[in-house]
Amino acid sequence: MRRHPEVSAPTRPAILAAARHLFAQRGFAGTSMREIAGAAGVSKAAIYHHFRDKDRLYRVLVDEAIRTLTAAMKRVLDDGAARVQLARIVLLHLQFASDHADLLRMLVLEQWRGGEQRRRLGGAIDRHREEELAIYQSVLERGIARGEFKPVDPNLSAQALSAVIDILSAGFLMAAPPVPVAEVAQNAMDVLLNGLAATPQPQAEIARLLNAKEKTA
Amino acid sequence: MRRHPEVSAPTRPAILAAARHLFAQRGFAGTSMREIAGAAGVSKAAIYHHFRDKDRLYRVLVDEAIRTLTAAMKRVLDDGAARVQLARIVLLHLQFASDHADLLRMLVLEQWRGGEQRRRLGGAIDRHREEELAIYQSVLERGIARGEFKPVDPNLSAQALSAVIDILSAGFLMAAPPVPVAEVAQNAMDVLLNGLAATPQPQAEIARLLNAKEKTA
DNA sequence: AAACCAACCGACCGGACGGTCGGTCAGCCT
DNA sequence: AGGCTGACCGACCGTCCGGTCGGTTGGTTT
Repeated sequence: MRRHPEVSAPTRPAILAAARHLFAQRGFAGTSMREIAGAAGVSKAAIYHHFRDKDRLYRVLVDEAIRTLTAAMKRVLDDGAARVQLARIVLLHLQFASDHADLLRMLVLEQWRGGEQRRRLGGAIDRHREEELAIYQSVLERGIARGEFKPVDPNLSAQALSAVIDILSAGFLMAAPPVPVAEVAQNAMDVLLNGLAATPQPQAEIARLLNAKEKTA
Repeated sequence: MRRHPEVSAPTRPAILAAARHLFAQRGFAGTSMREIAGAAGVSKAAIYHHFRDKDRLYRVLVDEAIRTLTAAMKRVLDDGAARVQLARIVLLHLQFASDHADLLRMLVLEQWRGGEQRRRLGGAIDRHREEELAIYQSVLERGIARGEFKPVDPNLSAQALSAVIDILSAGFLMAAPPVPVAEVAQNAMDVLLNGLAATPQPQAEIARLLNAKEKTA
């Protein structure tokens, strides 16, 4: 047993929780091992007893985030309508964001790091990203094949989709006045499925809009 | 004059350029003043001659990014159709992303920092964010008022909109195989305006989709 | 009871950090 | 000619970083 048998805080989980929060808040480089140790209520050496080094600790957390999220996502895919899959993905992400805000924030922060360091610790992120995009793409393709969705470009739309969901999820769910999940989901699905336009805009019209004035530089 | 009158690299701009790139690549905490000095080809003291401290240097760059972007955005608003405004905003952001990738990356990275440090250096970010959202919202409201857009929630949709545009812009425009701006813009506008669904999905149906299975935790 | 071990701590290390300081030197002003 | 100033450098400062090391302690094994 432990010297002080505090049932409430076994060391390893305490370290992970503190690190998760601090990494999410200040980023990898901005968080020191001392701070983590302090927040976890243990000595710095205790961290090194449980984790080889800072990179390893970080990677464990990133892996945790990835596993948790992808596991939930894969549970969504074996169903009929693509619209249902889409709705579930949106909901899942929003729920995930409010339940595991720190994990998601770490994931997004990590995505935005320079490629050089992104590869150094855990190229797992890139694999996860590809996996996620593949899922979106497959849902889109499925929807198109089943005639539920229009024949948009599945690749490009998957990226846009992941963008909406990522930021919808993490970005402003942790904003000062928290927005109710259901409301956000409803709105997002409405725009996603039905679009903004009151009347359908043909491709030619869209092209015309974009070419109207190109002098943006 | 300078001791070595190198016309090609006046010191201050060289410092700014180096810092811009490194901050965008490695983040604020992950970038050292020595690295910046090295990349700019000057001594560290030269940086402190031009900028009070690290925070100040960073803030100058963030302000530059904000000014550049918002100035361009405001040039877009005085026109008729909301669809045109929307198209221009999308295009503008995509162009901005490919022209000033580092600036945009800094902006996004900064947005994701913990509130504590976000306020410490340049609460300007939050003001910028609000400004940007206000612009989106006003475009949406205008479109709704003119009957171009359906009566979606302007507030929620503005946030989703900014998400798409942010990540569309920065996220994968700097990805390994660069996607052509025109193609991305066309796709994004199509989904935005017309939505994914092959046939219109009434609100009740969307609500049904979302409530179909809520066991996502 | 002796040996062992996981779990942890306090003290410490070399190096890198942000920042400062004294000095140098070219070009202007008088 | 001589003083002044903006621009810059090399050396340096105290601090904090990631990481190591030599204990100590309580529980388990033999």
